[in-house]
Amino acid sequence: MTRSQLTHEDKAFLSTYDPATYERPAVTVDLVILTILDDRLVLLLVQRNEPPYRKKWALPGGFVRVGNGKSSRGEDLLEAAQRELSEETGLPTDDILLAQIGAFGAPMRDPRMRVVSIAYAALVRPTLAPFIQAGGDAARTEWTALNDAMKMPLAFDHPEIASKALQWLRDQLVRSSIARSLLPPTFSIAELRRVHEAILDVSIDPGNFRKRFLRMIDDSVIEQAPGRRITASKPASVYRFVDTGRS
Amino acid sequence: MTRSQLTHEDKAFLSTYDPATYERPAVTVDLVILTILDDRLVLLLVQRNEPPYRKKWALPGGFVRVGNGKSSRGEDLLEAAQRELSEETGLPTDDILLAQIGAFGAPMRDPRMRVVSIAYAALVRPTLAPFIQAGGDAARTEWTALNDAMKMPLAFDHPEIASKALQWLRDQLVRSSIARSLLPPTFSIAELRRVHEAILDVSIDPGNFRKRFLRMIDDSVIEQAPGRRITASKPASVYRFVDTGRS
DNA sequence: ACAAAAGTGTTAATTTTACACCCATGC
DNA sequence: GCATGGGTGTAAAATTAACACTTTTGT
Repeated sequence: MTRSQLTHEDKAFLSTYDPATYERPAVTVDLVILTILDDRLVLLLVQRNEPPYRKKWALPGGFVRVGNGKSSRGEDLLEAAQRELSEETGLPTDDILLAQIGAFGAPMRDPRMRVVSIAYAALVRPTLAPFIQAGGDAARTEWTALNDAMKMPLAFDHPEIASKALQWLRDQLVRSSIARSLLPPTFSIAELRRVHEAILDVSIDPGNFRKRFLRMIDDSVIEQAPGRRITASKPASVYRFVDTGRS
Repeated sequence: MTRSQLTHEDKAFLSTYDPATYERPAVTVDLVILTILDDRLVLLLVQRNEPPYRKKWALPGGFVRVGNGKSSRGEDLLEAAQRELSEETGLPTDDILLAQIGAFGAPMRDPRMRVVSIAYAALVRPTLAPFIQAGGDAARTEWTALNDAMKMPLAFDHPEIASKALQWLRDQLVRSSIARSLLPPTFSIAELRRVHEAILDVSIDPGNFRKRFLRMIDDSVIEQAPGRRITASKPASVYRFVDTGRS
């Protein structure tokens, strides 16, 4: 909805409009940054330096910049998530999938004040994960297996957010080629299978998975790529997702 | 996260903490209130009385109550959605499914000020729909076919929100028994089929749908109910969703 | 030679899809 | 009677699932 679509009446109204000073919540973005390490689905936790929940592990996140609300309006929610992602990890955000997974606004979720947080999942290729460096005000950052993280006493309502992210990821896995964002540009059948196994936390018959995979090739979702992947035994062919124009 | 889980350090910190006066966005909830009328999926639109977008059709919605942010913290996001739902429709909210479908916070989505809106879908049984009465500050309210609505010049970014709601509903339909919320307590096979047809906007073979339906009976998702449904021709048996304890 | 992981094949069970047809009711 | 929509059956095709087997490599 751009300003140019407003009517004359709207513009006249706005020139005299003074936004009422309602009480407003703070708005933040929280990130569930995920990748696959050692065939396990892991997320990035930061250890808090400041109260509340000092020394507790938490999801990275921060305030959405809003400008002064009139002449400058600040950033979109996705932009805020991208900024936080790059602040916390030092990684370029253009190769990392960010998807909104929900809004969390329980009145007492932050003891300091009323905060509504928009949660995003970030899927990082494992090849990028080693380059992550602690940033911002975090004392330490650490990759933690999602299974373990959900049993930890994370700060705020972050266990709930992490759980929602896992739900979201599992849903996406069946319905789309989301695994693409958790793999190098080319990958073997077994590598894709292990991503599925890590996300769904099940083991999958290699033979049967292969058949599903070959069907994806029939459907032109995936195509063979040049080269082979060296493994502990027989080398495997590598494949890539067919580029559909969209980033 | 309740207050009792805070450490002593946290409590000491909080007693001296003065929430910084960051600029904050207004936070609202917007509702995509859906039901099935004449075998069509329809949503409730209200005609705006005030600028901006005066006379334009819009989704019902309103501000989340936040209290003063300290001693009183106001309502949860879902509570805000429930309150708006009952204000706008006059219906009791306890029989209406409300699910969060996303947060929308583009900087210029509201020309008056920076607003972040949490969108909820509300599924209303068609038996309740006739009792809806215009409430609040809306000039008129009207059920509109979702197909048509998405071609209308709705106010703000409401087309985007409506589209997200449809996506959400279609996803849920395959994965859960969400159709329950759009049907009377008991229903015929054909009635459930027509709900599916309306939501997916396809026609479904009655014989094949029946077989899927019977499988749901095998799985104890659905059971036969007493009575029959009078139709234009042969009367149909009626069924109900098995009560699984959860509302 | 052997272990390990890639890759292939077989079979039964289940599910999907298209379509033909019978049955009970209101008009 | 006959149109309408409920209800039933059949058969091909596609998918899933369990599992045995062969091939190619590194050590």
